[in-house]
Amino acid sequence: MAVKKEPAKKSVGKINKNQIKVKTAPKKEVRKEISADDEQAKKTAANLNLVRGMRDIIPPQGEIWRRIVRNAESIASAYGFQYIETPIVEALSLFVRSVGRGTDVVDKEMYAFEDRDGGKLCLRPEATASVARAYVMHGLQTLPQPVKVWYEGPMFRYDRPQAGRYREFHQFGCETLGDKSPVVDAELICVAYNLLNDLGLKTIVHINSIGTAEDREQYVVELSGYLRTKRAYLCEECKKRMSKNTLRVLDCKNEQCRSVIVEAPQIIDWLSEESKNFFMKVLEYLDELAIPYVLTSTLVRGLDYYTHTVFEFYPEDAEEKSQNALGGGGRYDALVELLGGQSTPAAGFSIGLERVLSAMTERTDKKEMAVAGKPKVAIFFAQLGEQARRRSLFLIEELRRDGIVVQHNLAKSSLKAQMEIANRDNATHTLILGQKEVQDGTIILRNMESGIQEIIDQKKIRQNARRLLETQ
RNA sequence: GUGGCUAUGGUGUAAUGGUAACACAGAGGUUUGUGGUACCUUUGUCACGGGUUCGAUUCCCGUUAGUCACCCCA
Repeated sequence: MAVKKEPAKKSVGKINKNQIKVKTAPKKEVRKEISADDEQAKKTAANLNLVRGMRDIIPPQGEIWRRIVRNAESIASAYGFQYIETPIVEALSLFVRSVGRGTDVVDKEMYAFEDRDGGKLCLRPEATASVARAYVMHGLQTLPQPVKVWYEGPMFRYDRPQAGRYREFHQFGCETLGDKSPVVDAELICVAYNLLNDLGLKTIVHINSIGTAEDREQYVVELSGYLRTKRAYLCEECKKRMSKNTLRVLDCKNEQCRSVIVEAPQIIDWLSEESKNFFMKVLEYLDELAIPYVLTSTLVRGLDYYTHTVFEFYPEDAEEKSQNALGGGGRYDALVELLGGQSTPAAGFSIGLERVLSAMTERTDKKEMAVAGKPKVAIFFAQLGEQARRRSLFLIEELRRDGIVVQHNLAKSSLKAQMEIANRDNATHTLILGQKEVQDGTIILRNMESGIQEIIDQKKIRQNARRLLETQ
């Protein structure tokens, strides 16, 4: 023992000396700066603020957050989707080309900025365009088709924040590229539906078809013809939209506009036979999968690249808040070609993690959340006295190496304080190592529910621990 | 981007033109061998800046942030 102690002490001494040297070295001037900084710090500390529209995800919600992502990940890979990661920063032009000028996402919500050499960049507002870009750039059309990928990460839109809408938000999404079958659409909806369902969110799918570009051209002519006759009844916004992005008039929530829209020609009636058949197939498959959906003829979505199937996910209840679309997606058969690749059919969806999280927490009370967020502790390790503390380090490491997780707080010295923690964290058992046990080579195992304690040999901790974990 | 509302400790809430009360949570303790009870101590320049006032957390203005509706979407 004595031999062990000495070198340890020496090295500690050395470190201290060095630290002192570093600390005393700065003299008057630096000190002034520091104290000025202190005053500044005092002022700014009160002012600590997140950048607008950004937010922290902290425990216990962080645990739920991770669970959402893990859940999504495991479902996606069960369906054969593989992970893809693309940069958060992209060329501005990528989204202008794909998402489209005239869409709100591009026109007013871009988190755009200039590089040092004046290159026009932006933080990605969504991931589909990036995935399509990666597909083209890396020649993924040479892989066995379809290419199925999933992604997860932050997206940015410079919009005015409110509940459920942040400037930095996170999406989980899946994309299937290189397959034009309507089964693909159904499968994607199914994946999203399942992963929401698994999190306890009863979801309903709003679905529509906007056909091909040609279908739409015809329909838009028809629609604007109709709208022109009702122009007087439309709101100002819609009048603007008529020329800019006619389809979006269908989305308007204004009551007057609604009454006009109800009478408007429906896009479904203007689809080609082929497009209609495609859509019917998708719906048949959804029926087969027993996924509840509502045909929503006014659903058009705000990104230009969509063709054929478009859909959004809503919680089954709660109509009141408007920021409650949990996710959405659709088919985008023309996007890859638009970005310079071969003509490649594709479809995808994305889920808003913040929306999912808030939908989940709305449905669980705080106590449940706290429990859900707490680390699951089966065994707590308590120690008493310096010798026991030292021995604990060794024993805990040994357990951990064996895959047995024990919670502890070796910084505490009173047994009482440690028992309180064990209790607070819902430990079912506590291992107690005191002076006496160190000497005897034993340890106390306490059942926290019954209060029954047994003294066991330190060598048998692992066996006992494993037995406990198995019976959990 | 447009309009409305709000801003008190970690959280949820009080009161007041003379510097703040309560509950819960956190930390420490009630003589370092035992938890779920009890008690004590402790945790705030009342978002920031300016104005009115002898005096402002309280009234007014601005900023910032949040929130609701719109816009749009995740």
